[in-house]
Amino acid sequence: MRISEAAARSGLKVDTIRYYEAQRLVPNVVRGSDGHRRFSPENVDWLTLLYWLRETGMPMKVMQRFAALYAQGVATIPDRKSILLDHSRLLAKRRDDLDRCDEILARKLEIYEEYLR
Amino acid sequence: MRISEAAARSGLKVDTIRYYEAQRLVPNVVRGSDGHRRFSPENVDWLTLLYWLRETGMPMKVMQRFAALYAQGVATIPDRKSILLDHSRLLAKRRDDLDRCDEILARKLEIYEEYLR
DNA sequence: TTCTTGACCTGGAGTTACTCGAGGCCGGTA
DNA sequence: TACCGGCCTCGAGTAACTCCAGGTCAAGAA
Repeated sequence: MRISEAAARSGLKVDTIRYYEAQRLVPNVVRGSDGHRRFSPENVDWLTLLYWLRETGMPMKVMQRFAALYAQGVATIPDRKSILLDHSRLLAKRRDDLDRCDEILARKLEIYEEYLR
Repeated sequence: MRISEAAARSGLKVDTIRYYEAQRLVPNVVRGSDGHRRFSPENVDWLTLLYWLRETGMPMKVMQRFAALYAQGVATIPDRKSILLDHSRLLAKRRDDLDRCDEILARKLEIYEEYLR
């Protein structure tokens, strides 16, 4: 499929996909005879994963390492696993941050209510 | 107190505090006779709030508007309240994103396990 | 057939929110 | 008196996009 459809399916923007490819985050993107990119379903799954990793705060450098491992095949699965486990710990930390911020907002809003009475 | 202590208490870095002040995000910062910034406890509370808002994804522009309202006193509390309520909805969205990403990681890790068997 | 439209291409500039480095002042200590 | 650490400003650098200019090409309208 074409880049616009890959964007619609993965959640990434067209520009971001091109940027990611330039950063070597997306292996195996082929071109049609017109020079346009063609994305396989596997490409799109990969882009979708990148979308969620980035959306939840994985830095580019880590994604680059992750992509390089992915490009090397199944032998790198243990390394990839440890990257994802690390990220999963980051998610837990983010959730704590959200909770902490929620508390602070709740306190702040309550103080506002007092002023509004 | 001095900027380093304000940084330690708020969670922001020294550089970030200076940057925020330059962006008019921090009203009423006074200077001592040495030209150095002095932060009141109220300043630090404000910085702490900024820290959490930013950490959880509030854009600078919104923080600027929020700070401008804060500088104008209690009459702006309804507007400030609505900014915080909006942000609280953003937090909910982020939490959903984390959950979604968690699911995706879990699936991915399970597939890895199959390869490792 | 010619013209327009729309999706795609590349390369490069612009944006956001910091982050760091250079160079300088000042009060306290060895 | 010489050095040190903490503060200052200004300006450049960074991460991760995001947008724009200028160009190609295929398909449909006039």
